[in-house]
Amino acid sequence: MVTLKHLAEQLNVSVSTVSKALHNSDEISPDTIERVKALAKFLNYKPNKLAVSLKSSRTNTIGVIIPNILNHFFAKALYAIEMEASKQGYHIITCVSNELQAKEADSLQLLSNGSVDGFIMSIAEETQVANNVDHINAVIQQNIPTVLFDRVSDDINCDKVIIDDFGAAYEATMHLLSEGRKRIVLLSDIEDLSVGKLRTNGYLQALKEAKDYHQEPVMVTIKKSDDAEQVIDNMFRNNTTVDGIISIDNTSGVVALQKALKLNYKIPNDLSVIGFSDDNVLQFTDPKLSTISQHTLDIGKASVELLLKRLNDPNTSLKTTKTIKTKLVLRETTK
Amino acid sequence: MVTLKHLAEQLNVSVSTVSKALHNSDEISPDTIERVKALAKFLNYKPNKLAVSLKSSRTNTIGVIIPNILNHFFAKALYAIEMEASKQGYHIITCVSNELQAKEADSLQLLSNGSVDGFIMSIAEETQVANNVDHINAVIQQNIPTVLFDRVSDDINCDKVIIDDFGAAYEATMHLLSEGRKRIVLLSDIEDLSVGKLRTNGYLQALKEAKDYHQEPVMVTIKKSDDAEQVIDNMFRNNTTVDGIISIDNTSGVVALQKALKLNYKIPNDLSVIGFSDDNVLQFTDPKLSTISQHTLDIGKASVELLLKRLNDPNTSLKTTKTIKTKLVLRETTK
DNA sequence: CTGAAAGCGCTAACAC
DNA sequence: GTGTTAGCGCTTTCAG
Repeated sequence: MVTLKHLAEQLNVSVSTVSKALHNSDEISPDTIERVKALAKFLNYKPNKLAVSLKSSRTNTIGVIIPNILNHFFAKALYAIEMEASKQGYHIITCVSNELQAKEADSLQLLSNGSVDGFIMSIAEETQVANNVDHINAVIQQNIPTVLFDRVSDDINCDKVIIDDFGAAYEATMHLLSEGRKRIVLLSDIEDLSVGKLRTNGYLQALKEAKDYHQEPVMVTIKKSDDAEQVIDNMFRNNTTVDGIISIDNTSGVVALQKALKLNYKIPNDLSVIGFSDDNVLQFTDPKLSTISQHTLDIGKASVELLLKRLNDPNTSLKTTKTIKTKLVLRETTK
Repeated sequence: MVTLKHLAEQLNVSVSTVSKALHNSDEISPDTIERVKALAKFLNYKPNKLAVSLKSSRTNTIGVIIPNILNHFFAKALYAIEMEASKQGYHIITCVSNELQAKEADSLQLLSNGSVDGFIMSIAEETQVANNVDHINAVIQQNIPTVLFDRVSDDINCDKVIIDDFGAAYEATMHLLSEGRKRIVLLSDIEDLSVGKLRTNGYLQALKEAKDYHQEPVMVTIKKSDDAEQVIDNMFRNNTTVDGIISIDNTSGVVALQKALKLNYKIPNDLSVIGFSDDNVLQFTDPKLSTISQHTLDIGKASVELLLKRLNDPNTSLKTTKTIKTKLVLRETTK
């Protein structure tokens, strides 16, 4: 690795002269600047990031901790975060908590010693279930800027990026009601997550407000240990008159749609389906699934923006929560 | 941030004593060790990674550069890499090249200045098409250990992890032939990638060897700009007698399956389909797609192992190429 | 216009 | 058993 010292020796000048020259300091003669730069280029000199960071206490690196990268939502958010960060001259260090609190705490711990300037994270399921967020508050108390997205907690005081989960599910349910649906089932494999609860409440509220809807709400939950397809099969068996399905997670809407087709439901005549899936699954469904679009790219982008704002201006103590608008996209599985 | 200096001052000892104590040096009295550790724990002392790395020239960080994180194969590989790296005490810095050579070169450039101990990467499409791998060879010449996985190049001399692409496609095609299929179409959206070419050759070779197969091979390629569903629709229209499909990419097999069902093909009686998809799509298909399993987790794990081996023993100049076995998993779309 | 020196936080050879 | 010193590569004040 070629260092300032090497350049200095070759050119018979001091290290500090080289450093200044490379930064176009006007203390240095144009001639010297030129010579230094030429040699630097020739030897492919690159400043040692570690040394620069150590000196400046700025790493230009963001720690990103996500629960599960195989979940397309998080993969897409990560994609957006990486894009925006890279555009702003930042790198990202990625850790996957695998929904485990211990892994999450570990990663936080390991990176909060000068490795990153700040964190962008979404809370692990285990952490949300136990609602034990001390490890997250610990880094915030160390004044390491942190942005939470999607899965957040009221017990953490920091910048946040969320969607209007309640409203999105409410709107989708309202749409099904407006189609005249009489038996609307909610499907969820994220029952114990904050976003799952909010979406469920949106569904419940919509049903409650509907004057001419007299059924009890039906919420079918899929546990980690369950076979989703089996659960959904059972749902159809137990709810023979179902005419509307709202899935509040990534995948169950698609599975339900496939099962319904297999069971010869005419869609959307007999049955409407709305999912929370990303549009990447659309190529796998026919008819095309109607979905609530979460604008995942915007979520990632906004997270980076919020973090960088905080990094550049750490004093503003007021934390902001940014809500990204969702959009109900009606395709072929709704009337 | 609490440093060795802080601890030293509090305890009225020198910085080096503190450092040694924390490393259990037997130069230090048990008593002092205890006092130091107690205070360190109390103040939540964490060694500054940057300083340690600068000193030791070891970052314990791996740079991972993948073409596209929204591609499930790469997401899964990244997952495996993160898992294994983290198990071995390494962090990963992730960069996404977005299939662009410039972005790939940038990332390599930016991280090859002490930020990472080595690279694990899969080559961007643009890079493979142009077959311009100078930027990759540049880091290898700087003696930064690098492991290539999946998309590799003969023009790069480094450790590699691949699957037997040729053999996998060959085996799958052979299976279709053994079912007595007479018109086998190959579907691909990765025509210009090394792996795409190898898989295509496997298909061609199998057909060539089949004595009682007299059709010309039919290879349908889906370009970036194409609408995959449209192309596949056309394929069915133009090949009315198709009775076998092998998809050599992630998704086109699933799309073809859905289209075939829509067109009332009886599967697997009229038509067999084999895909290269990961099993995450299985929940979206019914009947379940038969696939070539790439053992993506093993690929990621092996990449990390190879890299760490090289890091711990940089002198062994012989580069190894590890081939991960694939497996043809017959499910419901084959006889 | 250029250089010497200090220091970011840490480690380790070498004193005492 | 403990402390001093030098140095990893860089930036930056301060002297010259």
